[in-house]
Amino acid sequence: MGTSLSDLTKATGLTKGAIYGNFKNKEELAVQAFKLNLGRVVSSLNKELQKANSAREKLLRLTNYYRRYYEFTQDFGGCPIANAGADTNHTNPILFQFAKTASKRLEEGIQSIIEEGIENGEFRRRTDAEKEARVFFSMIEGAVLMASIQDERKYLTDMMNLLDSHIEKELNR
Amino acid sequence: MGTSLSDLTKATGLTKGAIYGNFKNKEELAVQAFKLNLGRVVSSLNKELQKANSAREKLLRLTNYYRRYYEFTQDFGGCPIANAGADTNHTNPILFQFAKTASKRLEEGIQSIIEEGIENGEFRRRTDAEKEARVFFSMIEGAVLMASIQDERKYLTDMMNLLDSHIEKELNR
DNA sequence: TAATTTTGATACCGATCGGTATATCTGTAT
DNA sequence: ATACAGATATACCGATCGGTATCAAAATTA
Repeated sequence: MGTSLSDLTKATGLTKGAIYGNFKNKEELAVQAFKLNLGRVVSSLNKELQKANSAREKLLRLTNYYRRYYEFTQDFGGCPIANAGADTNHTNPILFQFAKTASKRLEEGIQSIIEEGIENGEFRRRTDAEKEARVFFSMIEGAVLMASIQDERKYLTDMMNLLDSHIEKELNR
Repeated sequence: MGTSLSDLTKATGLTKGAIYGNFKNKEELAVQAFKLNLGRVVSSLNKELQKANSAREKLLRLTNYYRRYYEFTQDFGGCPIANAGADTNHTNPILFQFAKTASKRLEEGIQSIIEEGIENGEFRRRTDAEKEARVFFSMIEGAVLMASIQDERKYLTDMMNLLDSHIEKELNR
């Protein structure tokens, strides 16, 4: 909503005709831009996670990924989920719904890793994977949000250090 | 930016004349609205903190405050800091600066409580108060953001439970 | 090469934007 | 009752909004 069509034509060098030949309207363009940026995040994250040989290593690679998240997302305007989630809560309901769903999916991805770790004996049996994933992801997004507000990377690095020690102390058995 | 003047006249019942008789322009109105909402949060939070007799109790009252934050802020449209912080990053620089400053001030408030706890022997001497406050506040804001995106209170309650146990385990000596 | 389809550029539309000048109203003090 | 002051309502401004119809230019196919 905060980006006008003249902003878009200036930034892209395209004309309105070119834009409306490829997108139904501005809202759909916003959704496609969101999907593009989200895809960049998710695919590069998955590439990292696939290198891991255990649930514990997956979580550590996850936190390590977010340590570099500040630089990574600066190229394309910050975290798509944090942006669309807070940014468009009442101004672009369709985009907000996509962000909400994507956010949930990432959280469920973390939950799956934790469940995998419980099943193969890496993590404690009594761990509440759902609750653990919920706070885990909230901590990540909180650090992402604060790093972008204060424009300081240490919000991310400090949080990831905390999460790492949380993995070793609270999850590992 | 996402709220037009006709939105404002509809919502308030006032006319443009009434609005521009009291505010210089829309941007200044947004800043005043932010300050009003932030003041509501800060004053009711301070009222809670003043009841405490120790640094530890202050932190526990802080987490308890945020347990009820979801209902509390729904009356006036969510957390002013999370909103203005993510919402207006590039659309309203003046408001964003206020949010950034307010956010820092809250974080420093937490830092002061931790430092107070270290000095009077409640918390461990080797605690890095600045770093501790940074992650503490990030965790709170992350839970606030996620609760608003997913529209579920448990992001707040689960995070506050975690913070409480963190206070007992990591800070208390 | 000719015909056809796809893509981009231009000009324009009505609607709405934030903002202002002016008139009208309301309350207070004299 | 009158005068004045502060606040609100009304009407209007130029600029910009998102979106579209039309036309030209490529690109593709035959």
